[in-house]
Amino acid sequence: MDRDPCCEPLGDLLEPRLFKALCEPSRLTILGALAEAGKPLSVGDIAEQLPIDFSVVSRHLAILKEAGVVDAEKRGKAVYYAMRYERLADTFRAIAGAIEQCCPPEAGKTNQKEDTPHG
Amino acid sequence: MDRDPCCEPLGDLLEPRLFKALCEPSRLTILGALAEAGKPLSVGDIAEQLPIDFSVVSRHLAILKEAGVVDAEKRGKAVYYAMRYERLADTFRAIAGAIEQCCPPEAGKTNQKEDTPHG
DNA sequence: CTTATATTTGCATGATGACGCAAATGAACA
DNA sequence: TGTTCATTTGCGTCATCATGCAAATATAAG
Repeated sequence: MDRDPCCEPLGDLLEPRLFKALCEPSRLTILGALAEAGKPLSVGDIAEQLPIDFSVVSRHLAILKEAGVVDAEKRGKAVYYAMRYERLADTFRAIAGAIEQCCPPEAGKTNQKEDTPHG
Repeated sequence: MDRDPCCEPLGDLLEPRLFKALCEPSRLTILGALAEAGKPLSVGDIAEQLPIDFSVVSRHLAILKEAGVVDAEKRGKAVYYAMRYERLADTFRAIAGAIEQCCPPEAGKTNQKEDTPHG
């Protein structure tokens, strides 16, 4: 008795890795720099406008890359990281859809036979 | 020269608190239980189907509540927590929109005068 | 008012993670 | 090949956090 299996897609979409990548202020700052630039930036480019060591920036970017938030491309000596706009937008929109699919606030009434227990 | 200020809304939407709340596997499990139930659950309801202490569940729910992910309502001795479907869906959709607004992959070409540095 | 039930909070502990520095790796260039 | 520049990785440290247990708080019932 688990109601309709309408919440399954939500469980698949709610991956800790993505949120873990985005829960760190420094990483969000890095992402902001990437977004504001509007073009790929190297580790050094980003590090020189932040108060943290470039080794740390490198690690943060690796985490963002693992989470599918940014893309890495090596050109010459430098590695250029770029924000994956489309993928990110798609992911968040999919999560939004899955949440609504799981239990729409309006039509949700139909599912709640017992509603909430009354004290 | 920071390009158009099209990334500002994204910066406001990317709050660490929301992602921090969702980056913990235990919290996602709790959220999953809430979503699957389709109705408010008490701390005890959730704790009895998880391998963690109810004090921990209580703490997790407090974090989720602070992040605006769930709602709390006290009824009798118990506190019932409910998922905020609409708010969550709206938030994620807004983030998706802000990302596209910030730099659409297609129309984005127009913004990139220098494009990417060529090694 | 005392008891029973449900949740929250204080506290200690072990694990995870961010950070800086230094060393190692990789790539262009003389 | 050796040098230089950019990034990554090893390591130690400090902070944050998840967890369980026990005590405190809150509410319903006798």
